[in-house]
Amino acid sequence: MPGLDFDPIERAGELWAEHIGEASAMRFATSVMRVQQVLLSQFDAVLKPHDITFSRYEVLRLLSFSTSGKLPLSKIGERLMVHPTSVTSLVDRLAKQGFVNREHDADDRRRVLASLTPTGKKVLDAATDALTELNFGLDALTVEQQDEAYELLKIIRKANEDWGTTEA
Amino acid sequence: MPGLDFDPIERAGELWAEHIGEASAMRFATSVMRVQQVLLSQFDAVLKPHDITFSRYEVLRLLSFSTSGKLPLSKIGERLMVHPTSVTSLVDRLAKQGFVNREHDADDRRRVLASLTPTGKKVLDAATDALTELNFGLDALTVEQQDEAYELLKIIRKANEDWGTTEA
DNA sequence: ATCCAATAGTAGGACATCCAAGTATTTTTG
DNA sequence: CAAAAATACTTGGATGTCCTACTATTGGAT
Repeated sequence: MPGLDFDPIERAGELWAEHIGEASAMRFATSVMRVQQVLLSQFDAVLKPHDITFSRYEVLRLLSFSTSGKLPLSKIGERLMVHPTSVTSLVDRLAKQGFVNREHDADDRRRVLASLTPTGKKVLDAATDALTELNFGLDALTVEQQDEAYELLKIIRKANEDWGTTEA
Repeated sequence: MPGLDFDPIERAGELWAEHIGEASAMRFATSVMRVQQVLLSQFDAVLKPHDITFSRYEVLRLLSFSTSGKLPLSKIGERLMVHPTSVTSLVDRLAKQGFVNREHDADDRRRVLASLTPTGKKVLDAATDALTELNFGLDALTVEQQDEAYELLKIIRKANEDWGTTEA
């Protein structure tokens, strides 16, 4: 039987420690990857009845939070930390679904502004309810633990520029 | 100017708190997504000269940790928490690159066993050195913070079955 | 004023991921 | 023992992501 007789994640940490001495970084990085997989999988499953993925949900959510109701695609990509081509793809799909409108910015005709349609707003609200009911799959953690983990992750995000872009 | 005048991530948390009361879960989930994006982006950049992605690196690493040196594809998918079709795709690419061998299991001809080639082992070691030098992009966190975050994330993974599969 | 650089978005291609469906093999069951 | 169920993997299709151009528009520099 070629089955594994150990936990490879823990074991990997040990091997790293023996050979390199960077067990904690490796363990942590691997954990982030796995938790992201778990969460994203849950989110997409919950959102599937609403015909959106978590990526597209994030676009809708971002639009709903903007004061003017409209955002240029570049801002969306900046906020969600995704490539400009990904934003084009996401907004295209959302537009085809009738969840967002696309219009050229009169002040800068290079720009394309996306905004929620009434239908998109309804989908967003329903999707948000679904995610809230799921509690984002985080019942295993207390609110205090969630906040604690959030603060730790925030340090990494800060160290990687995912933060101070509020000026633009 | 359609620019944002607030931090949408923090602001999102506030709105959630006002309307729903689940700010911590939403904030945490969003943070996990962003940190994963940041880390994965760094990893792939560092691994690019070695002609592998982080996904393929994880396959190589897993194989190197197995006692027999061989793992059926199903075990790989189970450990890395990816779909069987993803494993097929990854191992196919690694095989084309000459980094892994594929062979049918004599005991159970449904199974396909993957194992590292000498070349694959070299690539794995070089890639590991590169990731170690990067310190997994986690210089912003102390070792204690990394361990602390790891323990919190572990709770989520445990609650989602990414753990007790050691029996198989 | 006019060329040139920077910016915004899009098109095409590669990779990874999932799902649904299909094949092959093994195990279970009646 | 034969049919049904379970398991292991692959194929084809859809999404999302990134990268490398490429177009259009704007802003700066001489």
